[in-house]
Amino acid sequence: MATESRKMLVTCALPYANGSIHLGHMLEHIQADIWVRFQKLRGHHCTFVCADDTHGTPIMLTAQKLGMTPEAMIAKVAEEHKADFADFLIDFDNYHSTHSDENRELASEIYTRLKDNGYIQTRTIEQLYDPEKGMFLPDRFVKGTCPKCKTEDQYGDNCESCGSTYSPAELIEPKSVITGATPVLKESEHYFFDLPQFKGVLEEWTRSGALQSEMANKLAEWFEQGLQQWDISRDKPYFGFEIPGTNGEKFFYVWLDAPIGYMGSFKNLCDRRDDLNFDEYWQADSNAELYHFIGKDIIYFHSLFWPAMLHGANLRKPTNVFAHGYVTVNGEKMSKSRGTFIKARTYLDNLHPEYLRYYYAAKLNDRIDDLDLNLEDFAQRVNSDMVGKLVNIASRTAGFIAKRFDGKLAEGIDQPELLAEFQAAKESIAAQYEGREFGKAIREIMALADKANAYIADAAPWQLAKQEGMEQKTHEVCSMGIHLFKVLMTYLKPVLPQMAADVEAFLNTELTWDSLDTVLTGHGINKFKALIQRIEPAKIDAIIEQTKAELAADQAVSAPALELEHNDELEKEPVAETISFDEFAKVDLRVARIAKAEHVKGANKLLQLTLDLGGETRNVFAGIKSAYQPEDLEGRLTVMVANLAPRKMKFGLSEGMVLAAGPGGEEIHILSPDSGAKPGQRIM
RNA sequence: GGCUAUGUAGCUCAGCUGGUUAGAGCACGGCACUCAUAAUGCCGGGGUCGCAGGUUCAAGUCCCGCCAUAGCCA
Repeated sequence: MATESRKMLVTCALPYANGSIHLGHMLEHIQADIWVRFQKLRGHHCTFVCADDTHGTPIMLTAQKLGMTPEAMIAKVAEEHKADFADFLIDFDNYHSTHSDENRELASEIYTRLKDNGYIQTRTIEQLYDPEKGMFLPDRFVKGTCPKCKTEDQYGDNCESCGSTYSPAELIEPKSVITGATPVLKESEHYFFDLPQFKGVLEEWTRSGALQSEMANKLAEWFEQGLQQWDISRDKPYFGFEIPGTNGEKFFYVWLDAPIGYMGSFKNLCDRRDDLNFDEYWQADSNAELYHFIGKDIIYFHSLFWPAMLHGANLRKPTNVFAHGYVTVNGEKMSKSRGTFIKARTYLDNLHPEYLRYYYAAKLNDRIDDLDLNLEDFAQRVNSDMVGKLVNIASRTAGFIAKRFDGKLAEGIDQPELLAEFQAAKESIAAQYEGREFGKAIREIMALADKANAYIADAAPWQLAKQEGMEQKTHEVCSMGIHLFKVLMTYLKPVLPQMAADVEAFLNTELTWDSLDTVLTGHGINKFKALIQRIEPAKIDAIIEQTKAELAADQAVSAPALELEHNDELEKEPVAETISFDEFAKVDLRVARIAKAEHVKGANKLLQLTLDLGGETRNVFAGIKSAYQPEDLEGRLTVMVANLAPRKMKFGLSEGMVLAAGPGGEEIHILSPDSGAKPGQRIM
């Protein structure tokens, strides 16, 4: 690698653990993932981390509504988020949580440093308080009539009708969104981060980096308006981290510990990796580069609070913050009722992730413009570019190589100057990727693909093949096509990692930036298989319909949203053949109380259970030793098959069986009836 | 309301510091080809560059106003 290897740390904004990942999130993650994969392809030491943002009032209240603890809820959401990103081929080095020990320690440490350095102040403020719920209400949790235009049912911070802004206390007839109670004003001491002290530092930081011009404009505007102190505390009850020294009364506002989550996730990774040193990346004089990919809605937090916090805590500031716009669908804001508020999972249920990766890449630039996902254009563009142009190059030449030339590429190159032109594009394409002008990179790559197809049409190997003595020429033309394809796929590897891997298997070689100049003369390749299918328009309709159906289901169930687990259990073991009721009724399931549970001498897997069926007892040997201790079972109610034929075992007679789920080992889960069931009751 | 962006062919977008008859891809029409996932190649039609003023020898490109869209106002 000609360029020097850089140390880089890249983050995406942390998705809030209050909902599902949708195609808006995916724009950012795909953008960052392409950039990171490009950096890695070029040989740089680039680390990519993210995490779920898990704190705050909305999470606390949603968990309550679902009847779960916040911890249980965010754990469930984290699994869903991770699966969504993994299936979109987002290659995080680590995906962590802000609700972690690392983050708690770092948040406390940074807060303490800020306090010691004189950047934290306290002052008493008045806020609306819900007397029924016993908590202070964030602005969005108060609704009432707009004091200016008298429109009813407006949020506590601004009016959607007339656009005026106000404080929730100014609302006419305010109501708590949570309980409907009339909130009262109540005083509380709050902690503030003294942002104005950082004006000079921030202005300098703004000028130092190559910040996007739109962002620089926005910052200049904010500087002109004057910086304000930032309220970083919230009163209990609050799901988050306690502020040290407040006896559990005060918590960090979620936006305080969220960006620190970048550090927490990285710290968590460093503890598992020998090649990463946490301090090397974060201390004030760090040589490593730090980049945050964010949406334009959170520029304020990342360009003012975050660098100021870091600086005030004697840490390094970000090298750059890359903001992008929003995703619109068919030219309009994503809308649930139009079926365009598309979840990542809904998309994945119907279409391959690389279609979207390609389309986003083809339209991304380095600016903050919104990006329109026009579904018709999406299908046409992807089909035309990926299948018609790109894959077609391999598809139309590979057959000759396989059938006529024993799967081996020629010893010579038909047009070295054309191949050289393709290879020479690497500088320009690399510069486009580096500068996040993915659209320009894609355009350049596709222009080359057009050139490759024109070359093949011009050379017409299908005609050469019919002519005497033109075997070698035919061979070289087709090999040339394969080489051009190889170069193009190398350029596209950051965007299409799965397809690139398939092409690597096909070409029997690894696609690297360094191997762009390598010519595979006499090289054996494998049989060509279709790399990707065209998008069927019906699939897009299915996504819209599914999205609408999800909305309807959400509304029907109202409170707890219908959320499917989306695991692969049904694939591993499909549902068995249908049986009649009579057949089912032959199985006599009974509630049983585990009266006694004990180890079996000489048995590796078995526990001996004495089951109480309400007077009568049964002796059962159950293979659950790997998952349960006898003392944990005694007294529990469970479910047994009571009319199973007794079976003689090495250790005695087993008179039935208890039911359990799971693959085995520690993953065995015996059933429990809901409370109230009595031993001996039949289960139907 | 204030501020910041955006507004270029049916669709999605390029057009750098103002300079010859405004470009690309897709879609559309014609022709050619048949190796290829009905893919590809060649040719072609199509735009008063949101609207209205101004600066300039010259403006899509700079300035002012208006309209529309998106976002920010901590």
